[in-house]
Amino acid sequence: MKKVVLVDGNNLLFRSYYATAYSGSIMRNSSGFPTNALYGFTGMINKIIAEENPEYMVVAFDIGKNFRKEKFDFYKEGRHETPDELKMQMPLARDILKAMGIAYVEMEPYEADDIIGTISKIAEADPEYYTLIVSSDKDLLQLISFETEVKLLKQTGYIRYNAETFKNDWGIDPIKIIDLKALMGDASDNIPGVKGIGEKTALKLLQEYGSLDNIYANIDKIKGKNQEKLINDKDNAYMSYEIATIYREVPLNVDFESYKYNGPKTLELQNLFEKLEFYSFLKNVKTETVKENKYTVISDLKDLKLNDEVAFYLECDDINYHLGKILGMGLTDKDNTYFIPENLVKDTFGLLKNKKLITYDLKKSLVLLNTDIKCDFDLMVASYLVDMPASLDIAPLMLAMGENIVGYDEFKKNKFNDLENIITLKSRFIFEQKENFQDKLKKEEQEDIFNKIEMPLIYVLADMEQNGFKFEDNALDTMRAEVDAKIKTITEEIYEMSGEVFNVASPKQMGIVLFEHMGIGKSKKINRGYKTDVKTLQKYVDKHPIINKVLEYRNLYKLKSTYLDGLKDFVLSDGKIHTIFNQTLTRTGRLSSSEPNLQNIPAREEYGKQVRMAFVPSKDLIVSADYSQIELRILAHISGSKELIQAFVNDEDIHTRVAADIHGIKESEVTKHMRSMAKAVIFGIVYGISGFGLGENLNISKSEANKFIEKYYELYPGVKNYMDNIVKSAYETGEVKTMFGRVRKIKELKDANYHMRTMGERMALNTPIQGSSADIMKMAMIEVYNKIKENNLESKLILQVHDEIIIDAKEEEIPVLKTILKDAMENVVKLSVPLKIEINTGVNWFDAK
DNA sequence: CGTGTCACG
DNA sequence: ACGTACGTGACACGT
Repeated sequence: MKKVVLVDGNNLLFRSYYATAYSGSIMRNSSGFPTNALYGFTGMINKIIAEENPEYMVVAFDIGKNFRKEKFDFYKEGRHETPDELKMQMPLARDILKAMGIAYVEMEPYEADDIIGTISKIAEADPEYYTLIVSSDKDLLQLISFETEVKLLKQTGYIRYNAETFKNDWGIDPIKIIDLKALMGDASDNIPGVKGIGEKTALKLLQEYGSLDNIYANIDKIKGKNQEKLINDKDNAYMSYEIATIYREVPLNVDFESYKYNGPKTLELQNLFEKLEFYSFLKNVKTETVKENKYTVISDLKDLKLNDEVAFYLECDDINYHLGKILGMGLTDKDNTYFIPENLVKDTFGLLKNKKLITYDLKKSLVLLNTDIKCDFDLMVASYLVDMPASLDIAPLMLAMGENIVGYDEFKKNKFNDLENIITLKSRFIFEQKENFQDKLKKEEQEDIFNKIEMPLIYVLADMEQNGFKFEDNALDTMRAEVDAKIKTITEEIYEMSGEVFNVASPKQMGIVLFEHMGIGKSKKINRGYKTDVKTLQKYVDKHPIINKVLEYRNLYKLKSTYLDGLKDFVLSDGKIHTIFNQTLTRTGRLSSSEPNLQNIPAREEYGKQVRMAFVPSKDLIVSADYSQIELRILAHISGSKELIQAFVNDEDIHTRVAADIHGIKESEVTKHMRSMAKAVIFGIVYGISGFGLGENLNISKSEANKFIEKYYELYPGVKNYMDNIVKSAYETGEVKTMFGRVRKIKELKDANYHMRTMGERMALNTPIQGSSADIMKMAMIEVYNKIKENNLESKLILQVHDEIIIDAKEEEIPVLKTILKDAMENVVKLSVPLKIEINTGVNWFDAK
């Protein structure tokens, strides 16, 4: 017996679409194309193949006109129009099937049901076949016979019916599904049935009388209301019978040989999954011809013969390369791949001096090798700029390109088993992808950002990371003792005031204690409890003294856990903290810092700020240079707002200026309060403000906040104009760019969900500002780095905090450093407003403010 | 491992 | 009627 699996394709697509679409936000690939239905569809098809192992398989689709609809115009009336976002996916479902090597059939004006009915009928006539139908549509149950089963999909799982199990369950023959539909109708297809008769009654009647005909033949025996209903709707019942009957004579050329399932066309399927970004499926697509990974293990460098262009890949035994050591290296050129054991790595670079080098994560290699090597193509950075995977681990990118490889975490867990093979696969991948990504950079117009900013910046960041920031933990001893003591007393006080002992650090328990046990007001309920963040708690400050204690506890606890206790674990044997700057992570082009994050060391509050006292120079002094109002200056520049530009040109205090304008007074009359209100408005603008948001922030009503915003727009029409235009163009192109051409795709703008779209609009507003600022800072860093080198200074760049550069400085170099910093940072680009920096020096980071 | 909270620009 | 300011990373809790 040969198994034929017939799948209701439309049913699968609709199910998959609506399974996720209800939430409002549907899955898309990075170019914004909706993929949710296809994802579910593909998953189901895979599952069917895995579970059923079919010899023949056909997926049937509805297409074009529908003969039932032609005859009965009410059929499927009132159904929502198929959403465009689902329609768009339908042709792709066919493409996926083609690539999977699965036949599909569609024929106007028939529905998928009819096609399935026709094929199963033909299969039934041949004793060689038996058929399995897959759908969640109960209509298809009428096709069950001794040769045909139905796998009826449920929300989770399925029920598999054959003739016997169906009869046991339903008490009627499968073919009587038609009679059942005739009686009960189908709201979703707008089939009327007999009004007032539902599934229960219909089944009872059929179990008793066997068929629709027989019910009407015995209509006298049926009592009461049901008889009345049946008589009234007899015409409808027979009409419904006709509609519900699957037509099994569709004029198809049924050729089972063409339905044979022989497995996927791997390459096509890979390409398709890449396009759709179905990485999880991609993993399971085995490459057609498993590439032989031929490589030579080098034990003597004399055996190394290399062409001009070489990809290298260094593997390290810790994802944090400051803590790890080199495990070995892969080298690939156009002819060969080599494995270089760890002991030969350094010497190998002697031979690579005049080669054109390519790698993935150059910064890591620079740090690991602790030497300068010239390399002008980092695949990680290239991938980042074209919105492809760019994590510290190369595996996700390889996976995205259809090369299945073990992820770093697992690789490490396996004690780097198969090291030579894995490393060389990586170096070969890098070599093979270089041209591809060069093309992508060109197509996306990211070459300038790549060559002029990101590639040179790698050397700067590697140097900064290696320099590190000297950390004197002892400087925090007093503070630590103080904080520990305070936490202890406050904890006791909280226990006292609440009358119970609980985990003060648990937001869940805190919510229950404050809002249930103590009855301090009603906080907004969230997932698992009450909201207890600062803003919420501050509303209840006057209600009970415990609130201030909780706030103080939180403050100190954070200080203790993250900074006082946390930082010292990152100090290496040289007494320094070496962070990792993530160059390929943020969506705006900023850097981020981790292990530890040195970009969020306390700065705003006087007390917490003292943590910075532990950050000391390894030379003489800390020099800090920060841009003043860089984002607002950029806003002035790109919006072209005359008023804003003028304010900066005149070197006015921008917040005071705005406050004076809003209130129509002189700058000298602006109070502190007015200034801080204006500041909040201005920041709000940069973030894509709402009246509500600003109101919350300033503790004023929404309408008052709206007045502020309107007034601002009135005063600075150029800003308003920019905001409207950037959002409009973002909708048109699906992306925004910084002043220097860095792109960010914003797929949220194509989302069906209003909330997602407004979020996309705010990203569109903010990214050119935040991103341009990041670009400027990066260019300035490169400039400063080069100048320090040119002048043979001993002072070193050690940190960047978005608008601030920190230098570990030699005292006698400070005058020249100041000149370099000012010159580089203020003149790195020419805007229609001046760029301005402030420089401070001190014996530690706290002092340099 | 996701969520809540809070540190920074 | 709904939700409500951009971009990050670390820690603790609790499932």
